Amino acid sequence: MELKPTESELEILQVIWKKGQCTVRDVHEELAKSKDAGYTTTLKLMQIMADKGLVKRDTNAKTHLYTAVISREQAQNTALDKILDTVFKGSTADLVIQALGQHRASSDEIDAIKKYLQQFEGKD
Amino acid sequence: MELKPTESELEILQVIWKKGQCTVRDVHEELAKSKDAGYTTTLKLMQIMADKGLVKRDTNAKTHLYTAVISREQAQNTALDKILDTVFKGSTADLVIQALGQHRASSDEIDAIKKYLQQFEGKD
DNA sequence: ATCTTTGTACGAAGATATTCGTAGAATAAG
DNA sequence: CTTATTCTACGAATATCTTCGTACAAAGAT
Repeated sequence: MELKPTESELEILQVIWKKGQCTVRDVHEELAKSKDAGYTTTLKLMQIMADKGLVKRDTNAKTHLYTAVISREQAQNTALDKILDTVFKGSTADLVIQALGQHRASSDEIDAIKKYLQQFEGKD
Repeated sequence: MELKPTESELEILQVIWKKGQCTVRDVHEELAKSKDAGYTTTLKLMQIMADKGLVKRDTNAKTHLYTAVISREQAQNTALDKILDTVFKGSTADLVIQALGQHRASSDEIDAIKKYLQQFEGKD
């Protein structure tokens, strides 16, 4: 089972993750804010995603309802695996440091990360 | 200037980043270890990359020499930006924590990260 | 000098992703 | 009932990425 969403599929998943169960129109109108694509384009993509198993579709009513099958976390891990492999030589530390260095995390974020790291205290 | 390498282009860049200046044959033989594609496929891709400005090509000798124009760091940041935007809702902290949680860093890596974080001490 | 190897150039096929038009069913409005 | 709106289905045109075959020039080997 291949679970790697394409670029456009990811845009759609973002909307579904954010809003939960969605109709095609829900997704399309959200996308329309930043992009302009035809309604049937979104429809087609969502149908393809249903075929691929990226989303589940409830076809009971006339207007179908879509929900995400793969979670944001899964997509995050897939994405991380990919870039670890392709640009970070597999080094999680490099990735983390690059992420922190380049994308200035807020103090709160830094704190959260420090806190998280404490669970590794005394393991070395 | 669009600097987002495709999947295959990244495989090639990985070799060039690792080895430095490369001929098509250098790259091809490295790729051949894990993959099997024809020599001319690699050639064509590298020619395209030269057109796009991803690599620079020295055509003085019969056998051309290629060097990376975009650095691994640039590619890392491009990749991070992209996944931050598409799956991490822009949250660097989420990304870091997910990366650490899922991809078990070694003690050395954890130490490196802690050390890195110390530079933010006293900023809050 | 001829044959073989090694290289680049390039067109085009194949694969995959994206976009949209049109058709027709179901519902809502007049 | 008739017309307009809203929806799904689906084929097909585009676009982009990947792969490879063929042509031909340069260099090396016999």
